[in-house]
Amino acid sequence: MALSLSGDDEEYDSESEQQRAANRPKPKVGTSAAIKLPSNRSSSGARRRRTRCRKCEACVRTECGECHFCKDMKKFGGPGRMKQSCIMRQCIAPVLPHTAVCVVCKEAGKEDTLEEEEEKFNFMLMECSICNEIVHPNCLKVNDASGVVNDELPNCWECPKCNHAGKSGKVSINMWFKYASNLPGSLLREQKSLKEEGDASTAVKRRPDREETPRYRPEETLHRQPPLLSPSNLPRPRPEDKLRKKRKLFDDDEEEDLGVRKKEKSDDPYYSKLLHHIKTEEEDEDPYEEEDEEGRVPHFRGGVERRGRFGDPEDEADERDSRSSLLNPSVKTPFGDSDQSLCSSPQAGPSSEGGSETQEKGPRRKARRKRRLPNRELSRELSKALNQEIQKTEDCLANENRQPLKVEPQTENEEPQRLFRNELGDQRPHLKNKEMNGTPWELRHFYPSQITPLGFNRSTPTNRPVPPHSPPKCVQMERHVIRPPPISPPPDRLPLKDGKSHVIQREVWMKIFGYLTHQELCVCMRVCKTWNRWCCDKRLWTMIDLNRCTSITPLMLSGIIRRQPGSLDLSWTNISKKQLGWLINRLPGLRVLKLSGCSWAAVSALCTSSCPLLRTLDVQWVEGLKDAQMRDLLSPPTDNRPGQLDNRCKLRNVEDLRLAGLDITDTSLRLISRQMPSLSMLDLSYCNHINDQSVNLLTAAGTTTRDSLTDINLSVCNRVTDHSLNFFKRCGSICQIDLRFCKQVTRTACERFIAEMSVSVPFRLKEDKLLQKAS
DNA sequence: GGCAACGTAACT
DNA sequence: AGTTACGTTGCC
Repeated sequence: MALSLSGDDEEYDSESEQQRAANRPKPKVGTSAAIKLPSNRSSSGARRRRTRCRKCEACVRTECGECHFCKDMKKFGGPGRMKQSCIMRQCIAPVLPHTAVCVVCKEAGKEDTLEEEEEKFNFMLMECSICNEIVHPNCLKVNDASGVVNDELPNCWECPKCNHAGKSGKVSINMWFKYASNLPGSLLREQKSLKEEGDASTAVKRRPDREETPRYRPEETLHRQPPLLSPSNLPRPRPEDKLRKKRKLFDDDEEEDLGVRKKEKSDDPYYSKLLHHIKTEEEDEDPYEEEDEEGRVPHFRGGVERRGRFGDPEDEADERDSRSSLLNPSVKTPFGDSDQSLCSSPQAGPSSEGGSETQEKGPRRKARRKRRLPNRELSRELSKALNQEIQKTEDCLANENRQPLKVEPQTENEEPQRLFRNELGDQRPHLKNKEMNGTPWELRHFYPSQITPLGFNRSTPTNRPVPPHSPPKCVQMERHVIRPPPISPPPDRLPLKDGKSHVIQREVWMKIFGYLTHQELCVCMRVCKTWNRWCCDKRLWTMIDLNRCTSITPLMLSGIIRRQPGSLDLSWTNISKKQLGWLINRLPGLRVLKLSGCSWAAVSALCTSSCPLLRTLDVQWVEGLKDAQMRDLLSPPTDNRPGQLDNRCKLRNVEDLRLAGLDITDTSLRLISRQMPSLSMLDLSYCNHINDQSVNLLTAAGTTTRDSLTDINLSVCNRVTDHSLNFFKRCGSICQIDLRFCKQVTRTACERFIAEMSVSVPFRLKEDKLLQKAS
């Protein structure tokens, strides 16, 4: 029952030339040619089509009915031409078809008949990702069967022949991108980016100023800090080297990355000591695990190895975690770990029914596992995330305005991005020489200390990272699924080597973890599967800060989704519209979103999404965000599907809006005053078009802002004069008025305001022209 | 490089 | 026989 190997591949070529219809792809060269290659072809065979595992969360889901591919389906009223599966149903672990047989013995996989793990491996079908041959490892007559098992894809390896021949598996790797690597958070990309980031340790050295901030940092406190910028906070240009690190996110050249990674893997004596006796859940030690083929020690975990279905899932995550932390200490999120989905999902299965975990241990002895494609990690994480996330998202979106997965292609919004794409060293030449909001670019970036009123919940303007050439493949992402979390809850106690459980309960650990920084958490995530899961608890990640993270990768996105933060800081990143839209739709509980310094092209994703719970929106210094864009932001969701009748302002629940540095005028303020009834804190600093009339609008009778505003920042608004203070007297709830560095506001006027208000509300001058309610 | 389209493998 | 959807193609 061999795969239908019609053997007509040769015919195809000739035939295809003749039969090709105009504007149509060659009829048969593609898959069929590939698939129909005789299976006895000794090498360079065609890769076999894989099929659904039917077990993974994606496979068992129903079609979303909303994605691009669903809409194409006849059942959803489409033409049915695309013939693609629902993007929410992209199989996590596609398996070899049942018809697949060993190229040598012509028999199917026989692992089910065996007990012994190693034997299972020897008798299961393995498809070489390079030559595409499918064999039973046992049927190979190679003594040193040093095939390299691909942990991410069931029944996939680099066969000993290819491995010995030193062939590159890249082509094959790319081929199954579709299965795993395109998933948000793909390690392939991450590695790439890491590579491009350069050596992590170097990066750390390069950026000593990026101190990690303590976790559980009360975000609100932070952004409410007084507007004093320490010298270290002064905006500064990024180091040239960083600027060069625009990533090509999706290159597949990961080998070197691995090399880098391996070098980076530090043997942290502290942690290994601390953890040396902690047993991982699933497995025993594997001496082979300790070294990769180059004899390098994979990472510090030493004996603390575990393996999931396709091997040790955590470690790569961890590596990534540590890496991302190392690379960007300010990033308190590992994101690396994030994707545990591919194979770790309890059900997501390696192909041949039962191959799963067993597949691992056996193979490993014979075929050393080399972490060529750590996507498995991603997948596993995704798997975890999916259940919760999708469910939540869907539940939430069901009640709100649900967006189709596919974000509409950018149109006019693309333009700004393109502008960024033309340079290496200087990311935004157009900005350099251009004024933004009337403030010279230089001024925005190099504030003389005397006139640096910034602060007060303001992200320091800095060079905006260059968006990736083409925004990271969110479209591709759409084809992939954030996989659901495993069904089994995390264990309550840590399993130890001796079979017992650690005395400390999970919740106690959680409290301890609560004292760790995100960076430290990432280290902990390397310890074992249990810790990995525990450390991903969203309570530990209520705020994820990617501020100034040069490149937002799919891996990060999946990591974010997995953690479901309430607060997300993407300021001064190169996040794209698609990425942001994708994120927002999957973070239904998001309360704080910081996008300062991002491009409008990206921020415009908010126009098509609904963030019902969003309380804080920071869009300061968003280039291109003017009145027209504000209108788009504040108008009802552009979701015209049936049932989407909510025509309320998308940001209606926002209480804290940060618009510093924008070229907005009264037009926007009028909208704000009407559409944002909950607005309490408004940052309009550095808005040079704001004037007394603007304040008048905000505080006019009949507006909601009049009563809701408690805190307004008008610092460095040079058109605001003393007169504005009179308007503020109408505000019933006002507690703080920041008029610092407003040239036309006098201290005398402030004192007069205090005097006049003293009857009802005592105010004081906290600083020059910074009025604060006294009590 | 992204995407629509399609042949046909794989499955029901 | 009918349906689903993988993997490839060529156009843009």
